[in-house]
Amino acid sequence: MDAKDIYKRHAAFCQLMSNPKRLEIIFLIGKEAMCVEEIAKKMDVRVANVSQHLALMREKNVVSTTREGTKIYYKLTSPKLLEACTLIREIMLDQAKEELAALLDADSCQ
Amino acid sequence: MDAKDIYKRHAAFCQLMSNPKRLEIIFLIGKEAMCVEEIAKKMDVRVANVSQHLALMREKNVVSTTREGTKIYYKLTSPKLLEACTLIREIMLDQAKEELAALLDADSCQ
DNA sequence: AATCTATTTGCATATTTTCGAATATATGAA
DNA sequence: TTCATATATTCGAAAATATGCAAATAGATT
Repeated sequence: MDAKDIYKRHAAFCQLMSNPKRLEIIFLIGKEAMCVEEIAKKMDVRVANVSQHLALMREKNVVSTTREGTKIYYKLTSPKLLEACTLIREIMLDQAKEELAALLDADSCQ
Repeated sequence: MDAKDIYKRHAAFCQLMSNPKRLEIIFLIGKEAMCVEEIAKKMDVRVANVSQHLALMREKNVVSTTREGTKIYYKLTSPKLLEACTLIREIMLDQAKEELAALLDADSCQ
């Protein structure tokens, strides 16, 4: 294994999380499995598009499926993935909050 | 703020982490500030290229700089960012370990 | 001015994202 | 069984983004 392989692997995983729609999907199916149409409806995005994003995540073992009749339910393969996404989301929320506070501060100095 | 803005922001941050060179930079300057040339040398990558990656991270407030003479030192703006990267890295290492174990297991069954 | 360090520009290439249309797969009705 | 329907995936093409290089430029120091 090349010394830089771990960075490549890490990057490949982050690449999956680097799309707003995929993130929305991750948080949607993080708690309970959901079928493609349901995901598409909640997100207001075309089924084909959701399916394409799910295919990418399936390839990389980030989501797994179970079939029930004509429907295919997707869920995250590991709770750790949700944990990681949640941690980053919190950093983002904190950051947004700080920015807002900075704005308000600047405002009060006028 | 659009309800999906948080996903966009989250995705933009992950996008920064979705490149092996940028990740290597993040871990290099996570502990102590380092100048561009030094980073380039450690990574065995052209200075111009490192500078380009740093510019992206500067724009998004992921790194900050201090000048010392002709040198410009870069460091992460927040320890939380390193924390997040470290968490994901650990997930990646665990995963790699599991894959290796699975391979060895399969081997012993022959 | 000459040098060291870093950034930017202009370009070529590669990758990602999305779409509409076509295709596949399972179910239930006739 | 065969057909129609519901659900999901794949294909081919267009547009948008990302990446990396060499060369040019900028800024600080001696």
